[in-house]
Amino acid sequence: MNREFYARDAEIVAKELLNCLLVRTSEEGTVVGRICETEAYTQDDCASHSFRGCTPANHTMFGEPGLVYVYFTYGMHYCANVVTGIPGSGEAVLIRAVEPLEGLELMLLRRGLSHGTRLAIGRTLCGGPGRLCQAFGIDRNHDGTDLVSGGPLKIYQSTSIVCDSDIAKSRRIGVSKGVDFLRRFVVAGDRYTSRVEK
DNA sequence: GGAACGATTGAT
DNA sequence: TCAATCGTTCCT
Repeated sequence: MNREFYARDAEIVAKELLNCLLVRTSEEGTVVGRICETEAYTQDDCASHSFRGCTPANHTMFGEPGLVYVYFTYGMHYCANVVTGIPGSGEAVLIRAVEPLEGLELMLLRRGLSHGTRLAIGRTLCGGPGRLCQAFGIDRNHDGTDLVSGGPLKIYQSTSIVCDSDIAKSRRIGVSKGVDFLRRFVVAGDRYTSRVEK
């Protein structure tokens, strides 16, 4: 995916990221997942980290489109975003869930789940932004890394683009402000989303 | 310097 | 439904 793909409105990118492949390489191995749930955040949105301007913690969000913005929350979880829009616009797409495709052993190991746990291959492995980051070994060291110019994280175009009628929109999860915006996008009926859409 | 608060998760 | 857990932000 080139930089022009990311240099568009967060809502557009959030929808087009559905069914794209998220790939994480490391010395431990490679893990791949199919993105099935995203959320859009813009600077004029009171629920967005960028709403109150650029700070040391969120400055990646104001950088080049195609950068990875990783934040730490609730004292124990990381969440990964893709920066979108023109540089400085302060918008991003939160990647909330993927279908685990490759490197399941490594994901289970990183998540602290036993190998035999068949149940873990459902939404509990990568369904949710914190779980996804843990399974993919993503932390604050990845904040500011570039998806476009090479690095441990990459996103590849899906073979099957999700048509608009197959995208379900809903309220975003876990936000206390901007609750009425329909800026959460999931592949309709997908089994691997963080929860069933309302 | 201190307090309040999370774009969450897992256990009860 | 609720505790865990700590960096960031904002107020004094």
